[in-house]
Amino acid sequence: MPPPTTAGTLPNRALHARLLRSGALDADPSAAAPLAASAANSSLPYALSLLRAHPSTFSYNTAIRSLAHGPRPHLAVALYRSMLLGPLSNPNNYTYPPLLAACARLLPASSPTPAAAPGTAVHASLFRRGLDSRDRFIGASLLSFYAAAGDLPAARQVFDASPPGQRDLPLWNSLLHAHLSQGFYAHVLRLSRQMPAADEVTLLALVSACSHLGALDTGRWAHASYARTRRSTTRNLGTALLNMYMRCGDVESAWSVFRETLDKDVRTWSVMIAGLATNGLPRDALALFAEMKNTGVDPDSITMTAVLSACAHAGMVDEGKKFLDCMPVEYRVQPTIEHYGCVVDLLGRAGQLDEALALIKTVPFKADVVLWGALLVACRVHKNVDMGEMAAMEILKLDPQHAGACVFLSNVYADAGKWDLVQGVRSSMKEHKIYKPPGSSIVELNGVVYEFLSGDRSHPQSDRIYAMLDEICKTLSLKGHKPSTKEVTFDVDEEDKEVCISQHSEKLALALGLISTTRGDVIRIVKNLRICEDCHSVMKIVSEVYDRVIVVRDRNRFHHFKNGSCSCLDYW
DNA sequence: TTAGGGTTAG
Repeated sequence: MPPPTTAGTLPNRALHARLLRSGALDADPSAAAPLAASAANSSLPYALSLLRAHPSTFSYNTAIRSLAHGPRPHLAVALYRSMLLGPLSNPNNYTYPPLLAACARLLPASSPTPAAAPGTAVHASLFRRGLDSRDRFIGASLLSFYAAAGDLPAARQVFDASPPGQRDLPLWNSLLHAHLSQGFYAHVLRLSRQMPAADEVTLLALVSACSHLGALDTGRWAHASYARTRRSTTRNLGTALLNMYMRCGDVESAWSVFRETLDKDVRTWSVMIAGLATNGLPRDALALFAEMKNTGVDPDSITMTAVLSACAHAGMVDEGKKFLDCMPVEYRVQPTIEHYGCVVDLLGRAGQLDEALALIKTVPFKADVVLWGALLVACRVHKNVDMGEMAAMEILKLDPQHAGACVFLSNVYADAGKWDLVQGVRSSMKEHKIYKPPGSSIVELNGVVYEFLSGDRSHPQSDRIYAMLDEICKTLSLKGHKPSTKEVTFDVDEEDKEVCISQHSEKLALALGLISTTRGDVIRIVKNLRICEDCHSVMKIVSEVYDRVIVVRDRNRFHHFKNGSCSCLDYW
């Protein structure tokens, strides 16, 4: 019998004694399983001695499972090792799914591959036993583990190695999620088309991929196909759908999903509030926040970020500051550095740069790149060169690779004609291999996604697109628009600079959009970088002259161009 | 014999 234990909470000794007295443990050692499982997390030495006295594969598996979902998952791996030592407890196909889940939980949240060692060792171990492709549960667990480790090729390999008969819906969904979590959104769309069936989990991944891509038509199609088969929208799918509509700039559809989603939780509300704030409807966002409080849902940290961002977008400086001050008491949400970032943005937009700087200096955290970055944007918009230079320097101290700060400095120096300093920034960027990713824009027309780079001529209708651009230019000059080439010096890449500003990717996307739509239509463009000043003013004029609503999602926010003005109120 | 895999939104 196992020695008495001294550590941890007390195991169920009464049960243990009963099992021993009745001889149940001798007749069937797996009778120890419930006891081993419950003891594993409270007193592992006790569980271990119990398992050693009455070894069975079943009991070990049960205890490993219990540890895998407990507070110290690494102990599941330890128990597995001791399981391998006993002759009467050989692992079987039930051993590995919980064990691999434990390995996935051991991975640090942020860093990918390196910490994958225990999981790959487990993979090797089950490979040696010939168990790796026999069982669909093991396959799915392995795939999920590699996905969690950020090793997409390995995840893919597990899928490819699994016999087609084992590729059931959960395995496919694991594969989708693996691509989603690594940012391969177009692959998610492609894979989902190859799937023999789809369920809610599939649609969640698909809709989420559409949000990232801004692929509204595909997202709508997914929504419609779901609506055909189900009665009501579940909370999770509803939240994912309205996030998708918001991130595609379709506020109306987001509202209708929001209304029909029953049983809304804090995430549902937060997504809606944040979406309204970033889509140029900050006052609606704040009104919705008030409604949320009335329904008794408590805001969390994310909700407060959305609320503060709404204040910033609405220029409601005093309200924003008040929310920041009262949130720990009134909403029991402790302000984080993100919240301070929103308020720096709020002050910066309002032109209160000194106060924004003062706030950065008093935040109870070490100021980060985001905080200084918010100030940098404000300095750029309000043309405060000295403070902007200081902010850029602070950013480069924290992140010497920060392209935005380099570009800002180079631009400031170029404006001032300090070419030696410009050269200095440029060569330092070259030395550190800092580059601005090439600008690209996506426009989705009739369900087909087109991508443009700057100066792109790869589109089959390229001639018509450039003819349209010419026409736009003529219209603009009639309207008195002068191209703002100021930001050309922002371009880091020499080649980029030579590409005329009139061929920026978002302008090409716009031209194709104009050719393919008629008056009153909506043109939706997704840009990977921040929209440049010239493109921004061109979009405004085009929205009026050609009578289109143009929705541009850039790196940070939405621009809804309509009747000659933009929802961002020219601050971005 | 008993038990095991996928889940999304800010």
